[in-house]
Amino acid sequence: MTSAPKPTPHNATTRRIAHLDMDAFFASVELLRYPQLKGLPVVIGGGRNAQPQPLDDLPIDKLPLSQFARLRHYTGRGVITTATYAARAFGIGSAMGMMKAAALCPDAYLLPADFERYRDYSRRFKAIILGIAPIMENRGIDEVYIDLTDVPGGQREGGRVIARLIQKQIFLETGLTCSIGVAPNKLLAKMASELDKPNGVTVLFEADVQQRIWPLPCKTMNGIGPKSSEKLRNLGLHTLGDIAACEPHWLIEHFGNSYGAWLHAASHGTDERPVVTHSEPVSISRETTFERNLHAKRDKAQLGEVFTQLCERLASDLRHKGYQARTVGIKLRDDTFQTTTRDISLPAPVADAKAIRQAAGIALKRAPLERPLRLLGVKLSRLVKPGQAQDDTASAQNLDLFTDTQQPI
DNA sequence: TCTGGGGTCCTTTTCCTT
DNA sequence: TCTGAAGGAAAAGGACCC
Repeated sequence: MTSAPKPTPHNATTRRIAHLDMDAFFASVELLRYPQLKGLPVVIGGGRNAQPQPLDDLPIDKLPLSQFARLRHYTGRGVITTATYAARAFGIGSAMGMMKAAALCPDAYLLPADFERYRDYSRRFKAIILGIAPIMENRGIDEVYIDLTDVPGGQREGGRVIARLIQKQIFLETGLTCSIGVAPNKLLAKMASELDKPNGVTVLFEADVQQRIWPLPCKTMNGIGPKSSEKLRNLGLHTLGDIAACEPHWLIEHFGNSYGAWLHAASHGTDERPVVTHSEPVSISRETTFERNLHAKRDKAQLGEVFTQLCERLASDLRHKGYQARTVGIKLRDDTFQTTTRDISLPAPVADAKAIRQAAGIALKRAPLERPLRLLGVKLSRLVKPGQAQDDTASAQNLDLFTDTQQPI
């Protein structure tokens, strides 16, 4: 049953949403630790062989540059996680293959990703924000949305005053810089935060859409990726203004009901999504790309070991987060980069490594295993909290399903 | 020199039941 | 018993994001 929306106190004020994006987050955290790399091209990625070599009696921030791995010496598979601005000047960017990056700048310094450290800094900067503005939505490790609408002073200069305050506090307490966009909604705030980087604050109003947003290329909008961008280009649409000029029904005709309507609304700067302060996870997964491609038959033992490890890590993840899973799935990627997934829904939720492994084994049996594999993953979905597991009385006997000794791996 | 890992959401296809 | 339609749920794939 629906009723007319009640007038909210907000009607008196203007909705002001901020998007905060930490500047080159991982790289900046590493530069705090290794200031001697400041201003130099540094990429983050790779694994153990990217570790700086410590010297006795020398504090880590005083290590000579010769002790750091160089990109040209990197071997193995992998992509760049992130790069400093100095490295980006060489054309290196996130998700670029290591070998390609090495060709662009062989002398770039290479550091392994240290997610524990980044998570720690993430917690710290988010705590600072919450101290100033309590309605915050997590968008990954280095991004948040903040609802400034009802924060005292949140309307001053369209939100610029609070944004500067947040920036200043984060810098004082962590030494890190961030860029903030403030706008009437999340979509525009996100775009605004990209307009002035690093360490910028950009304030947008609805009236700015035509002048500031429409000239931008389609792909600058969050939600328009490489595929849609290409399709738009083929239709002769290059800027967000080009999309905005299209009739909604024409967009729906070409992009479907949901996406077509979204393109129309988004290009006009419309976005009603609220800032969400809490959400439950939908799925948990673990996957790994092998150093070399493995064959289901020839490398059965090795694959089986990895498979089991993935399931054990998932069981541990589940335990830490306090969930059980009703669906278990596997993911394979072969040497042609073709990805296959297989899911199995279970009569009762599982949580321990053995049950996950057994269910995943059943899913795996249904997947093609002729080609060499480069990736193996296991995914848990339809998560439930142990207490709220639905009324499945078949829970005990269902495990008989899994007493299958002929698993392919 | 091929292309990580962990997610969300949406669409299409397949399967099952009535 | 067979067949087809319809609808829902599950499975599979794809696009996108950080």
